[in-house]
Amino acid sequence: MVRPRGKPSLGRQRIEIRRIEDGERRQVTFSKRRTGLFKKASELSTLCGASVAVVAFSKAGNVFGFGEPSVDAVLRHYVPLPGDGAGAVPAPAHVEDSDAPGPEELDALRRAAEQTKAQVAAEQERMRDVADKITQAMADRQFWWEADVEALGEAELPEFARSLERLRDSLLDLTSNH
Amino acid sequence: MVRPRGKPSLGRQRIEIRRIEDGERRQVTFSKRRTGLFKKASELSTLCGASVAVVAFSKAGNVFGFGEPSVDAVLRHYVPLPGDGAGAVPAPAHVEDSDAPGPEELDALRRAAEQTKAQVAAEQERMRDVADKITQAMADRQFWWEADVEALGEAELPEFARSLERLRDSLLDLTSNH
DNA sequence: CAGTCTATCGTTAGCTT
DNA sequence: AAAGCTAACGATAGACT
Repeated sequence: MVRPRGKPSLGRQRIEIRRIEDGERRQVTFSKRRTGLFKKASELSTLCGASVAVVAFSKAGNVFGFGEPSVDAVLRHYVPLPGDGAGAVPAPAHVEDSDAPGPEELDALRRAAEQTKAQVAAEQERMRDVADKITQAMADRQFWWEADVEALGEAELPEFARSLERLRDSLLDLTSNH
Repeated sequence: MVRPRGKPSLGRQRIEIRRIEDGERRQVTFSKRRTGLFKKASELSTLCGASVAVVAFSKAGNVFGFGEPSVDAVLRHYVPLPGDGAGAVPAPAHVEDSDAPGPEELDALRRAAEQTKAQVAAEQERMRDVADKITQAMADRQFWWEADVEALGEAELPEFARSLERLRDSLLDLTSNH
């Protein structure tokens, strides 16, 4: 398709940092920049091994959050936990325990389970995308799920294999649908 | 001031998004990127009229926060029940409250779905990037999960491994709960 | 250790599909 | 409306102060 010599895209234009009045453009910008902000947070976490949490409320009332290892985990170290019987407690801000299950951490994990369930659905969809590419790449090969799973290592295999079965089902469902 | 001919500054160099081992560089990067992250959050807030909060814990144990209108204000809105300290997904169980019937609580629950969706979407983008490399690495391998480490790249592999771990854990949690 | 400088890399505004 | 495109803009790695 030939691009008529009129507008080869002006590229990014400078904008002033003040409220965008146009509701549509504001929504698009919110979406794009929110993604960028989360990415930056992720990179900061990865590069520096830091715990980072970002929470954003759009004017529409939607809430978006990103956290490493999770929003909850990070906020628990920040929030003084008011109303916990005692008065306001200065934030302890201990940081290095990401895997030390405390009493409150345990509670957080329980609620995290609920969140995880919701995540599974999306996660499977994501894997479907990967599976699609895999299928294409292995068009003339043995199906990967029929492989000798013991080659993986016997220790963590059983659980992992079950996960793979799930993926297989997803894949089969996908391939039989077109 | 004369600049000796040797090094007119190489300018910004590309770096991989993986933990910076050099402690000194890591600290400098944390400082710089934290500033940048806060600026991005500020711009998002101004441009889109959104409430944004960012909290970052450095490995050194220092806490940094940015919030519009303030970190506490945003977090108070994010955390439905201050006493309970409930996070993104409030426990379905009944919680006694002294003054509020809790339309916010219900609101938070509804928003939780959107939040999770956004978080997964962020990971999905990274996943897609990794998926391409995996597909290629798989080309002459029997099993995709045994993809050659060298071919994958040291940066992509841990990312992929973590994705798989999350998936596995998610699936295990799901299957053991029904 | 925070601020400056510069070349370069990454992000994104405005369009299009 | 979500995704892709392009070019300009903004962020920042590395070196220095």
